Amino acid sequence: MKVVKNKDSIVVYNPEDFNVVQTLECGQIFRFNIEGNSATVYSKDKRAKLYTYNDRIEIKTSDVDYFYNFFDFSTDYSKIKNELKNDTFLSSAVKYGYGIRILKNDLFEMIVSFIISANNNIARIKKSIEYLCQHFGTKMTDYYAFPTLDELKHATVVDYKDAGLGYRAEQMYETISKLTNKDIENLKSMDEAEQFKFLINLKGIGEKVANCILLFGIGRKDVFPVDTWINKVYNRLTNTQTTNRKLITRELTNRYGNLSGYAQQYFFYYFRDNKLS
DNA sequence: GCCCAGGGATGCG
DNA sequence: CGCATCCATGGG
Repeated sequence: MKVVKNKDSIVVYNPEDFNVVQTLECGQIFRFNIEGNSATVYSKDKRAKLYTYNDRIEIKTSDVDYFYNFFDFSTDYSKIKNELKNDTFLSSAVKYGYGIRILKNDLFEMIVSFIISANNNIARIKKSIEYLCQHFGTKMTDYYAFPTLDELKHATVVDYKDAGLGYRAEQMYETISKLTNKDIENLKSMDEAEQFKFLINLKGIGEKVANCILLFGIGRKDVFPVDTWINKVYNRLTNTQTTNRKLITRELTNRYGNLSGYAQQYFFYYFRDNKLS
């Protein structure tokens, strides 16, 4: 695989470690659109359009540096996959999701998005987030940016209910009220244990959501978010029937260590896409 | 009409 | 800690 940066595009030749559909549909991002061989991705106030051809993927954007980092092109995924393929649980999931990359998305966007994600389905999560963008985000040329913290502070509990947040509306309101821009800034440089503590003390954020924020918003790969699908994965692979997520989180994190975040994404995509249970 | 969704908060022991 | 119950709402 070879990645070339141009003035207003990134071109990925022989993309054996990058597949657009897999990367967008493995549940780490909610603002995207897929139309045939093209796709549009939004992050923060930025946008990129991706075109998949036989021998290459072209990423058109006015912010090449942002999306080069966003798609994490400086990381060699063939190494990671080779390690994880040796794991008996993971080998087929890694082959299936060979082109998944873990995106480096915006921290604040991930906090808001994954509070909405709790006990929710992806179609509805996408709708709610799109509503917040259209009503509170800055209008760009022909799309809306994700609202900033200061912009979201204008939203009321009723606004969040109108966005379809349901019982998460009060939680979101309280968390947005309490958060400051300094908090978001400081979070990135905090001690790892303190990052988790800070997040979990916010309303609407428990262990799973906190780990998603750490993984997708800060790039921590040593965390293993356990949702209903990973619960199914665990029970199938260990031939158990537990619902104890703390136990599952502990055991899977121990098993995969610093590759936990990657392993989790391969599992999630493989099981969910094939509706396995 | 039912079950489920990238779970969290709260209360109980 | 571990477990039970409740929580809005739309998708399939």
